[in-house]
Amino acid sequence: MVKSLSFDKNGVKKGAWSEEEDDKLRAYIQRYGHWNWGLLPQFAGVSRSGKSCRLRWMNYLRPDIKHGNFTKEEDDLIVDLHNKLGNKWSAMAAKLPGRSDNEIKNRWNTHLKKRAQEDEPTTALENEHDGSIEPDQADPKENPNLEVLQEGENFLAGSSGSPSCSSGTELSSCWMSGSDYTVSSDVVLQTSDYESSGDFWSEPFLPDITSSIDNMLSHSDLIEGYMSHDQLSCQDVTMSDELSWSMFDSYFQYNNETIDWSF
DNA sequence: AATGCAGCCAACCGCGTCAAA
DNA sequence: CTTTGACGCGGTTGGCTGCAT
Repeated sequence: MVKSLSFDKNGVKKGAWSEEEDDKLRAYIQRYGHWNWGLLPQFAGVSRSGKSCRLRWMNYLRPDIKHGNFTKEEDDLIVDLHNKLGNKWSAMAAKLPGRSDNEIKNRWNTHLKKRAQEDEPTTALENEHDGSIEPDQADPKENPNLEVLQEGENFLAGSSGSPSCSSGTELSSCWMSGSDYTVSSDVVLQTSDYESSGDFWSEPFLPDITSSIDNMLSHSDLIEGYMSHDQLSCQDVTMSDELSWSMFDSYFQYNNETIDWSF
């Protein structure tokens, strides 16, 4: 059911997630939020790419995620939404609280596609694009489905005001904004330790960065990088409480320094 | 009991989008 | 305007599971 464990050339673990990894990731995100998926694996202490962490969280570890069988109502809704939206899995997930886009996609491909084809054999013929809606058809009067599509898109775009987010995509932003874990994009890692060797999603992992005081030095490199390159000022850091400050606290405690915040 | 096969689903991959520099 | 980084999305794959033979 899950891919066997392997490592890529950068030492990034791939394949099935262990319970320990799940625990680490869950604990970290529940405590600090996911302020940067690219860096999160290092701080959470898991040997995974940021992309893999994000996927694992969105599809499996989120506290609001539902596991188990789909109800008939959910199935019906998926079929209905697919008729209206096409393969817009994330938009469909927005309408199905507790279900990830991946789950819905799998559900459709393994169960509902066949059922839908049997129920409505003419639908596929009527719509060359498998139910999806081309932007060129963007006239609600001409295409009633578009209203639903737009509704879904509006839902996604305008949901930030609502605390109840259902899709993986939305939850991501909710965790960012709702938890106030926002980091200025000015925050750029400057130390060579953190230089990218390519696509950040598959960047090499720095092992056990949070597990020992030695590793706190790596944090300190990071912090010094922040502070010494005019990449970051206190004002720029809007991530709240524990995330940044515990990191900073630890750093300064370790170095027995006092902080001059008057810069 | 052993083997083959299809179904299922977690995870991977590549590309697109968006914002910031 | 271009480049770069961060992230999200949808398609695809790998391999486990359960059922049939």
